[in-house]
Amino acid sequence: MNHAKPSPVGRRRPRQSDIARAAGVSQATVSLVLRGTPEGMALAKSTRQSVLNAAEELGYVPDPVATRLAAATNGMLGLYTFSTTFPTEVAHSYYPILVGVEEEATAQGQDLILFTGSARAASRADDPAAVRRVRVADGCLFFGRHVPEGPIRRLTEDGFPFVYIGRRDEPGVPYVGADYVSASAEVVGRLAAAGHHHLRYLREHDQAPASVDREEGVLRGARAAGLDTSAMVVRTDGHDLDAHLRSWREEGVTAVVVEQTDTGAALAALGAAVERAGLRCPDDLSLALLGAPTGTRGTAPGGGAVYSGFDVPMREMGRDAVRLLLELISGAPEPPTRRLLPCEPVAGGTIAAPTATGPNTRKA
Amino acid sequence: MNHAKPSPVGRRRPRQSDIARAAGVSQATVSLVLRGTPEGMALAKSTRQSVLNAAEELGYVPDPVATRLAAATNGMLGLYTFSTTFPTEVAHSYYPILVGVEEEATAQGQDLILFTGSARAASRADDPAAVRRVRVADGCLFFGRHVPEGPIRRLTEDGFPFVYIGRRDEPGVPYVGADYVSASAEVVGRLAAAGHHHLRYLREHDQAPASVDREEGVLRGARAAGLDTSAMVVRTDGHDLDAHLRSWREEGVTAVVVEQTDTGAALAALGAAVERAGLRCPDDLSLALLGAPTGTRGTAPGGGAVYSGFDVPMREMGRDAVRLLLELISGAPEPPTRRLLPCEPVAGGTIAAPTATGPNTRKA
DNA sequence: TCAAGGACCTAATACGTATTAGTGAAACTC
DNA sequence: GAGTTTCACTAATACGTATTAGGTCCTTGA
Repeated sequence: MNHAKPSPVGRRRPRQSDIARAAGVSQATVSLVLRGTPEGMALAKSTRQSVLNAAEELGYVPDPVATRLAAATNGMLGLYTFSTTFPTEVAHSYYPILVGVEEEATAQGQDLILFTGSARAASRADDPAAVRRVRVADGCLFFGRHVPEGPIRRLTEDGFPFVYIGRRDEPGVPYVGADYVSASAEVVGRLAAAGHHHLRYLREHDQAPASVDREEGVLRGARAAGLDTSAMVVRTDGHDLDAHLRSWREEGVTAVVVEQTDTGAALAALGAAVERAGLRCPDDLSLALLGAPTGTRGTAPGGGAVYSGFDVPMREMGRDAVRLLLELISGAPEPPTRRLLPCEPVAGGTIAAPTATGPNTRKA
Repeated sequence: MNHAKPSPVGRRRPRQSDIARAAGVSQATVSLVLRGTPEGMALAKSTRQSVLNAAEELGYVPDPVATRLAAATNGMLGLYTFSTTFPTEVAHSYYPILVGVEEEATAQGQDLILFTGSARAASRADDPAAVRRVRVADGCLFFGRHVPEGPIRRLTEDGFPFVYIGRRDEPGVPYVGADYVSASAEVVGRLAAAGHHHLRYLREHDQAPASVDREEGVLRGARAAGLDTSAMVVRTDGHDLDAHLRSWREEGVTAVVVEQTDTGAALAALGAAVERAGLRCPDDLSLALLGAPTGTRGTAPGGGAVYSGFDVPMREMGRDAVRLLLELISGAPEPPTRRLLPCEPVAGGTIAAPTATGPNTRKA
């Protein structure tokens, strides 16, 4: 199809060679004028000027694709998610990340490539090509709970600049995450201070860092408050909550802590179960939510109360990730390249002192 | 920097020439096998197989940049706005467009380039390079109230596929817009049917198609209902509304129609003026809003009532625009390439029959 | 046996820019 | 005035893939 265009030269968009002809210099000179000369190389002012004039005259604009192929940069950052859906939906808890990334990219004059199509392809077949695609950009941001290690490792090996949004275990992978550990510990501390000594922590089955960190924080906070942590952590997919709730009540549990997931399913399931059990929150049971994105915090069952817990600064994570990525691209990252942002405690209305009625009074 | 890599061949990502060497064929053959042969060209099964094997072995993945440079497509669609801010903010009324575009792009396996950075650059200096940049993609979507004609015309001349989201006057420009004319006429008809015979239509000063169409619809609806349209249209920047409101009341105006703008400023200004004037809506004054994006409709001053009027199917416009763009890229657009989508009437709670109290009763 | 035709593949080139090695000329050095 | 610098620029090549115009060799048919 290339050769199908005999290119009526007047109608073609101008390239450097056109400028070169018009200014009576070589294409290389045009590139040097337009792109800037390397250290210590001189160009006559007159030459520079006539090239600039010709470029202006012809309405020249560099072709970003060619620019990129010739190993320069193209001012584009990629954004790739391993979730099946891209978080353009407002309801999606990852959405603030997108907002933050976009804000900072705009501020930095970078365009953004949303790898939505290839992400989808990758989810159907486990196609490494999909991830490899991000190389059109100068660098790429990744996020999502679950990450295929292979493609990422490959990018690392190739020296392709990227930043993960969320903490990662793999050594050497730059990331911007949230300090779930401290924040979770603080929440548990708050519960303990309110008088709760028997609590449960509800988490998902998988081993995503976001879950691991929250559990660690919960346990750390519990131990710091002198609580018994032996039966504290409960893994659930949300289907057995009614039974759980019943037994916890009998065991004297007065507070439940839940982790926020990207869909918010765990919390929703718990809320529903609490309502079914006819429990009032926080009167009969205190609840705490570990990490909703700022501003998307839901309200507790039965009342208009906002969930107590902490907020995750997703938007700021997005912004910071863009900054870090640009530093990596420019080759001089300001350390650290693995960053954890503090989370904002939220007082909310779902934590209260345990009441003296019902099984809650039982001590043991 | 290109030549700085003596390429320790093991560590470089494989290209077609590597496969060629491994399979004992030429690079061209590799391309033919991988990309598919043109009509009527044959390849030995054994050759094909060994190329495929080698490709698999080496973990080959085509370089999207080179692919694009070689004049093929790259599965990327651009999204460019002429607004100064990209509508990632939920509050932004254009936001649903972004959602729609993203949805459909994902569904069609296309990646999305948000030209946020270059858009910003363009707003600072009127840089044609910024728009030209969209050519990295196979095609591009544009939107925004105000459009520099030059760059767009240039793209048309170059035969670059693009679709405008919103109606355009320029002949030949493909677009997906909303049928503001019919929808606006319907709203005025509704007001007339409720007994309003003196109304005002508030619009902005500029001549964006979105405003022009609404005005045409308002006038058409008014004439169909036999209303006097002579003083109906009022252009305002929102600063003189208090005075306007007062005189309208004296003239017996019982209803005001406002157009929705991307920021919602006009509506907000009117709402504030109505409150300052101590008027109740719809008791003292009926209000109608022409075209908020679905689901973002605000509530009227003083009460929880939703504005009456119509909704703009922005999300669907986004989706349809992606479809149209893909048709254009494939070269066989299903006509028409200029499309208007119907708007959804919204009953709302800000239209009521004019009351018999106050100046409203005056007939003339 | 020779030409015609087909099957299968390769050489060459294009896409548009970036970069480096090098060239010719002028200016300077001693 | 031969050697050295400096200046100002160009030739050549690389980036990785797509495409087309042939080129070989092998069958066929007459």
